[in-house]
Amino acid sequence: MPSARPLRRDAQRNRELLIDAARTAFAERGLDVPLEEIARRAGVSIGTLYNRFPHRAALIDAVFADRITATAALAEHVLTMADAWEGFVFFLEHVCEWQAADRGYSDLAARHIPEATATEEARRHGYALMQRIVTRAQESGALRADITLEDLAFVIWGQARTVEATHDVAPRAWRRHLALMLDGLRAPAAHPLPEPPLRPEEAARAMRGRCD
Amino acid sequence: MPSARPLRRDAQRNRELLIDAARTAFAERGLDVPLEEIARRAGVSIGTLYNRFPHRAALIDAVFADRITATAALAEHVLTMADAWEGFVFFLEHVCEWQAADRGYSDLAARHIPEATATEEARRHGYALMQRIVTRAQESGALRADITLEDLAFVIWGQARTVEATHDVAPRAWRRHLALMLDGLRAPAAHPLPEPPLRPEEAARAMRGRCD
DNA sequence: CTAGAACTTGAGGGTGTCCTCAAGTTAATC
DNA sequence: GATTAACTTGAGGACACCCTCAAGTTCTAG
Repeated sequence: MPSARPLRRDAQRNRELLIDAARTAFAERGLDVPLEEIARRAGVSIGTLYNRFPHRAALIDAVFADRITATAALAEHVLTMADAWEGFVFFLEHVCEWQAADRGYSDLAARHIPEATATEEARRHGYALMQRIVTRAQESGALRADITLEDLAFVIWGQARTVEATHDVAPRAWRRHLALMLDGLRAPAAHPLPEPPLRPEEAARAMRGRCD
Repeated sequence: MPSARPLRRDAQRNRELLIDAARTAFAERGLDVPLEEIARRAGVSIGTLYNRFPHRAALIDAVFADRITATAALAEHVLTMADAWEGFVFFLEHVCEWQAADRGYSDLAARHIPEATATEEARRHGYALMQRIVTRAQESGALRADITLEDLAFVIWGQARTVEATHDVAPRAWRRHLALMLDGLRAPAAHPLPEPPLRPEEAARAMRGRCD
């Protein structure tokens, strides 16, 4: 839906400068980077930032909506791969790689931003596809049968922490942690789990808790 | 080492009130809780807090040094258990339980606080014991041979994130994540790991990065 | 009981971030 | 080129947290 009035040329230009600046700032310093730093990097005043994006979530939406859509596209691609387990691993590896390359993306994995509507919409779509990746890998017999989509949230949260901690010191270290985790997710490794899985709305509330 | 002069009675009392207040405040809100909140909970002024504890790390030290010593004691106990793998699991479960019960303890797992000298000293001792727990479990054949003490840091960092996220929503959910992780740590589950382990000083730097 | 050292207090200065708005500037239109 | 709506600007108020210090209070030793 193109907005009622198009932006004036200079405003449009500033909007793009801001999105570029926000992209790199979020990537380097996470979603909590000061908005004034984004304005400075874009070479505009803080007032202009607020003119274009009334709140942080609007900026996050502008930067990340397509990133999350790309994650969904990755998921779609994975569903076409011949080996379901390989697809499952391929998907997790790529998501973690993106986490490692972009601290903002990594933050998004652990937080809902309710006002970032396009991002959240894309996320919802991505979850549906991830559910299919999980189910397919389970049906193939390679992924343990007792885990759920919500359990993947654990994996991704934990992975995000490892990525953050080791990013500057050993940028590829997360691969080792992921490999350990994957060994625990293989069907032959499965021992009975001590707790029932999170219900979907519990997982949602867990993310909403850290919402902003 | 008793200090040169003992504190005046009222000062001693305030010191204890502050430690008690800090203990619960750290537990509920983590190590970054505002110092003014601790003073308020203790019923003393912010000035008094600074008189007793010149910086946050001194307060952390007063609250957590014995907590970390208790962790080391747990480790010692585990080394006397008959089954090395059971001991390894027992240790991790208890550490995670403490993480779940105390957000400050959980923060400490991911951060060095160089000025908190007693805490850091106790930590160092704890690490040495953990190394023995790992080695013993590996020698028993139950724990995969290719992991190191530093890899446990991944496990504990990731676990901390899960504990935080699910604490209010499903306080026992972390047990499920830990169980998945443990299944990846059993020797029969092992597939070759893609990266070399962190060197100890890399792990130390990873923690120093998030230091304060 | 008194003197003085030890202690407490909270107002206030410093910093960093958020967000607003009145005044000035610029692009689009005729 | 003039008009006006759209836009930019940055100073500044609000807030939260840090930490200090001069003035007032309380403990303790003699």
